[in-house]
Amino acid sequence: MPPDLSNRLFFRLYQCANMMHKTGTRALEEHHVTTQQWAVLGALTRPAFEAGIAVGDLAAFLMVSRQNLTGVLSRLEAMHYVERTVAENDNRSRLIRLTDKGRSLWGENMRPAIADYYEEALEGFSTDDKIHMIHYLNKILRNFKALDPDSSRSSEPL
Amino acid sequence: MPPDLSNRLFFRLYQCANMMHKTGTRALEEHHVTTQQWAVLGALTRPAFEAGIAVGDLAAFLMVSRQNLTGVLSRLEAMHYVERTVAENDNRSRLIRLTDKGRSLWGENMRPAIADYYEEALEGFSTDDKIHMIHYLNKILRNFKALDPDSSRSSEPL
DNA sequence: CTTTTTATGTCAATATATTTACATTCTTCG
DNA sequence: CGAAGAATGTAAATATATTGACATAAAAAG
Repeated sequence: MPPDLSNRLFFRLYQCANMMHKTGTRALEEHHVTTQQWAVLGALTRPAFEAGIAVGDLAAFLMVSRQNLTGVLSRLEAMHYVERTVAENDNRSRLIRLTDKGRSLWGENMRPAIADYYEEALEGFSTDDKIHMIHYLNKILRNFKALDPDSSRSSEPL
Repeated sequence: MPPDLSNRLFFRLYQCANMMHKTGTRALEEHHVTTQQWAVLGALTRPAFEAGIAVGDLAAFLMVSRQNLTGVLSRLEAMHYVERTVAENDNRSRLIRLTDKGRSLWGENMRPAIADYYEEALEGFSTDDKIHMIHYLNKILRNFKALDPDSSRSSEPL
């Protein structure tokens, strides 16, 4: 019997997660942005979220807890990259939106640095390799969501 | 042009990392063990490390910082799952080793829970799927190590 | 043999991440 | 309408994770 493939797969995923945060944060070091802030800012540049997105929806999109986002958003707000506005139709809900400064940081500074980073981190990956890897990540992600009581009701397809 | 594949791949990897920690920690909830402690204990059960492994070597193996391990090891030591002994030939070095209690926790409680978790998280994955996914994770991991100044000199093959 | 450099582990500061608890506000039901 | 219930965001406690700084000890240099 070969060494346990499932165990090997998960250990590699664990190592990849560690290295992604380490190398990713270092790639954006000069802009003082972490991978989590990167994920948030990247989400906010999506056309669908340009008008603002609620904290809960953003948390579901990124697959982190609402409570976690509070801290990240506070730091981004303190750096004036993001602003919180009260939703018109719901006084509980805060709509998170990029500021002009945030949009500029993304377009002028982060986007090129991220492109360079992808270039290096995915060196040797053909288009087919990327598609296959995304396929497997989607596959395991669906299983994770089925395992997670918080996500299992959310009906958005992958 | 399709939506940027590299960006999509990294976003999925980011989501997978979040979900792996969330669902993994929940799977071992009743044993009060997190995914990081799981990784450490799992490493220490390897035959090669049974006699004890230095903090720096363990950090390199798990691909986390030495400084980070200090905290995890302290908590595991406080729970008596792990012990630190001074290396015979080097008074700076601490050899980390599983205690009997730690070995028992792993074999009696964690191993079965982990097997169940793998079963669910990898549902629908054939042996070939796992092998392919491991291949891609290894591939990206090599690129990450090339990007990381700390790991680049370490000569251990994947 | 002393001085310098390197290796090893830990501490401190900062940023995630989780769960639990809670204040507000909206919704629903009587 | 008024009370129970659910939804929304945040605060607090705990556990990772990082880098920078440091004490100690080994190794290398002179």
